[in-house]
Amino acid sequence: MEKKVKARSVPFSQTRSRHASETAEDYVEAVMELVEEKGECRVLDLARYFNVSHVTVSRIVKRLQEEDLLYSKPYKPVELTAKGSKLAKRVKERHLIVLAFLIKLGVDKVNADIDSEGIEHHVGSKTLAAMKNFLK
Amino acid sequence: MEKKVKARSVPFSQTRSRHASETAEDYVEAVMELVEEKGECRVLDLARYFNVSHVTVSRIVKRLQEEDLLYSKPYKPVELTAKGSKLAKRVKERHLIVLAFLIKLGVDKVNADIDSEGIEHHVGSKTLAAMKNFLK
DNA sequence: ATGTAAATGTAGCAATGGCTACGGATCATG
DNA sequence: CATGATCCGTAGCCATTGCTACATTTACAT
Repeated sequence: MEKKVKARSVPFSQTRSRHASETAEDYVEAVMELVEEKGECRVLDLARYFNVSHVTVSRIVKRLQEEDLLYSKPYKPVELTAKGSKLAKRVKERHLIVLAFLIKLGVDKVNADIDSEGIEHHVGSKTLAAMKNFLK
Repeated sequence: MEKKVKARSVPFSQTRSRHASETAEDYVEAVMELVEEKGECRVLDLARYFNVSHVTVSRIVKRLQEEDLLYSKPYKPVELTAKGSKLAKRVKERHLIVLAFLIKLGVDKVNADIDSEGIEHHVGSKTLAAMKNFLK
């Protein structure tokens, strides 16, 4: 027999690093949103936003500081760095396009909200362009 | 000020358990595909398919056996249980719809392949219905 | 100014998914 | 039936993301 096994299209999609990037995207987007809404973003705001404990948030915030996406001093609000702000804007724009796309496709607002949050991380530039085009 | 922080739309989207479900979906789908292609599915087939080590595969296979999705005796091929087979069929159908949808949207085959694999896990029933409708 | 409540940090555990290294099982093939 | 190649399991490491319990800091009210 000896049929060769076809490898996946995304060989580098090692689950762990992929997930870490998604977390980074979610967090910078959330920080941007919370700063816009409340003027500042605290660890507990993020904890409530993601429905996780403050411990989980503070560990992730620490990691994202090492990646130069966030900035914060102990017991102080969390802020975006220039790099984080740039990423957040890209992520938010993509998120809004996916959301608008799903709604135009006929998905109700509630489900479009839910699904767009999961889908956004997997929309490449070509797919995003196709969605933008559909919106016109 | 005391503005309340709006929780996410999917409060239960605890990242870890969500990822575990995605892994289950990916694995049952892969097993079904490999059995169709080669007649049987070995641990190493899955390792090549996902580009991970056989160790990672065998640990995940063990977990999915405990969840009654897969079945296998040591050093023997991996098979789908009835439950796993049912899930695999659902997942594959959804995957094919998402793929066809992206292609009809104007995304090239290569990118549609890549993105559909990431997107499929986040397509709820309402979004899937909207995609099916678009395909008609 | 002091004390208490709320916010944040730290310690330490579990589950999941990566890995390498090593050893045991299985299977062709001579 | 022996033996080497291939397949698979186990041990044990790390990173990420959950958690509870406890310690510390900050901020506010009296």
